[in-house]
Amino acid sequence: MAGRNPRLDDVAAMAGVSAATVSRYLNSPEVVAAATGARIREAIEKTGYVQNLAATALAGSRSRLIAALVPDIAQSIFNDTVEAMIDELASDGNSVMLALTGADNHRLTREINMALGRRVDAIILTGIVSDGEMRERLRSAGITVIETWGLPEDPIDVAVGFSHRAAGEEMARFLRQRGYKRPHLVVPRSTRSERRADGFTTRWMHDGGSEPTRLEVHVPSHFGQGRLAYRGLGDLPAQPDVVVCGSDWIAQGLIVEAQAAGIRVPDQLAVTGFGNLRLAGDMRPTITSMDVDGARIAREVMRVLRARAAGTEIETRIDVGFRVIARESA
Amino acid sequence: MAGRNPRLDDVAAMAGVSAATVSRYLNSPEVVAAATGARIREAIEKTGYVQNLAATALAGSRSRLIAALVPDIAQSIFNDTVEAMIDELASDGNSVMLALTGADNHRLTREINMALGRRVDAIILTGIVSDGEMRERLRSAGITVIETWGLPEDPIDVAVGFSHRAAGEEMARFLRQRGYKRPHLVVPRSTRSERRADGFTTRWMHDGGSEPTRLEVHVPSHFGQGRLAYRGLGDLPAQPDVVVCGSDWIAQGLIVEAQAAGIRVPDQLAVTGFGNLRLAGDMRPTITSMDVDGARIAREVMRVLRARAAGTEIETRIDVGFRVIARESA
DNA sequence: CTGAAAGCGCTTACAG
DNA sequence: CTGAAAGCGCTTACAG
Repeated sequence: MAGRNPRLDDVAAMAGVSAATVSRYLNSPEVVAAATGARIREAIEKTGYVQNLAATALAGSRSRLIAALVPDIAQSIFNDTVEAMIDELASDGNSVMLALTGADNHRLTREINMALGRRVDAIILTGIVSDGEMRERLRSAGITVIETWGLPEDPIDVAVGFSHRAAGEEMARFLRQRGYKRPHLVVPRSTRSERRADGFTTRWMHDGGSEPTRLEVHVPSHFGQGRLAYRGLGDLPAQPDVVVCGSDWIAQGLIVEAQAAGIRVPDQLAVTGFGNLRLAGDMRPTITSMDVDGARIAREVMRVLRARAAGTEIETRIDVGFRVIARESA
Repeated sequence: MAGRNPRLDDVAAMAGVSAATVSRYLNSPEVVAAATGARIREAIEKTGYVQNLAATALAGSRSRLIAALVPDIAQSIFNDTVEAMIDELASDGNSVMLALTGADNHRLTREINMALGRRVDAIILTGIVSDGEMRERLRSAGITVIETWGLPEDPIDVAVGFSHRAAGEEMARFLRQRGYKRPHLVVPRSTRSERRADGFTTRWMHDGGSEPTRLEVHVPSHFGQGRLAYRGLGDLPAQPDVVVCGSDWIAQGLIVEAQAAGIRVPDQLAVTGFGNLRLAGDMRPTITSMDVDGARIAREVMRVLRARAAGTEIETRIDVGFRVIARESA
């Protein structure tokens, strides 16, 4: 252990074979003779050899490094998806470089450049790349680029997600059917939340409702905003009968504040969330939310990655859908 | 753009210098002549050159890759710290490999090996490495290893954190001073939570209190457990006057359930959390919690890393402390 | 099934 | 301030 790390050569010397054979054993054990393999295995054991993956990446065509770019992780609706993705990727022998791009994605360019420099096999995005030049650069970089959570018409490479507009429309349909009349929207300032809100509004008005009122809040959204949003209700011209929140955290905070004010949910005021986080089912009352299957997204991402590694064809737009989870709060 | 990525050689050729000079310009611009630097800059621009960091890592002594190993990120008390750390590291030109070790750290060994294979400059741990052999391996790996959140007597290399036992003792002191008589502890099954609970119990009994009752819950802890914990109160021989929760999420859930049962917090039942998450200050009532300065931990981690890069000395145990944040709930 | 050799794209003494 | 050359530790045709 003193001094330098053992190298492939050291293992080869001890096993009495060439470095090439050890390399083959490491990458496709089935191609080396069983007896040779056994000797190599023993030598690896004895030397405490750990493959230098930087060298492997440089010499080979794959780095087995995947970059995941997310706005934040302190309190992000993507966390479940990211966790599931990291788990899947790791079990497949990959390492994940996690980069934070900031709530408004202002560090996106820098982090994409960094990922490109590391020669990652793939970049997984949760934020939206709106810059046309950057989209082109990613396209011509020759690596897999997966946009998740959204489902753009013309993906950079592959997209795994759902239509946020359709999700908004679905929520409008659901609430109308339940008989609500005056929805109020609490909308985080992110492209996707806004798209859901627009979908909601379009559908709601199309079905004969009047335009829902709307409160915009900063991202990332959190519990405290729900409390503030509740208090903002007093300023509205007419009281809403249901508040459609951009996230479950906002919904939870709003319910807590309403209850503190002696308002019963959903009798006097109904509330819906988004994301179907664990707390939505645990809250009192339980929160009606919209479920996005993060584990499914993670699996589809893996499917794409494996297809690319194998050189097989894969769809470029994978819709994982969404569904309303009706609970007590609305 | 068609074909391969531009290399150092391409830039060198266009600028009319050698690859060595371009490399120098990239790593220490001040050492090349201003005019030469300008030509190189231009060539980089024109070729769209992006340094291959895998090659840089292999040839040089630093990879500028840092591994951060955390149990999970779906709902982790470490998230704020990890986010602050990633931000700090990225702004210093590093990339962060995030690895998930699982709630009970069962993937710790695998992920450490992976990090070692990537030849990371440093490994940042949040979980506890209890395996003696692994601790030895990390010690002799010749890289920086930073254990965070805890403060072991004999760190593998450097530790940045605080004494969980002392934190438990401090909470006992605080509650006794407030006049509470019968604390009940809700303890996640993690070494550190248990240490805090032990510290609490020791101190409480030392000050003349009788042994607090205790409920153990799974990790990672979450909102729903607080609700269950509240319901478990009915089974206790005597009703507690304060519930000491292992996390703010548990505290929040417990408060919601208590209120749903018509119990007023803190008048009829006081509650404390741990972690001082944002929601602690936003909840109704606001939650008395224990603050751990995640941003401070992140800064200290950076200080260690920079000291190591510069080859200067650094302490091996850095205590960032903790403090009780007294709010409405207790 | 295995080996010799070239190459991946950088960095870094060593000279000048 | 700059260049020629060796080396970082692997992989992968090419031969046999």
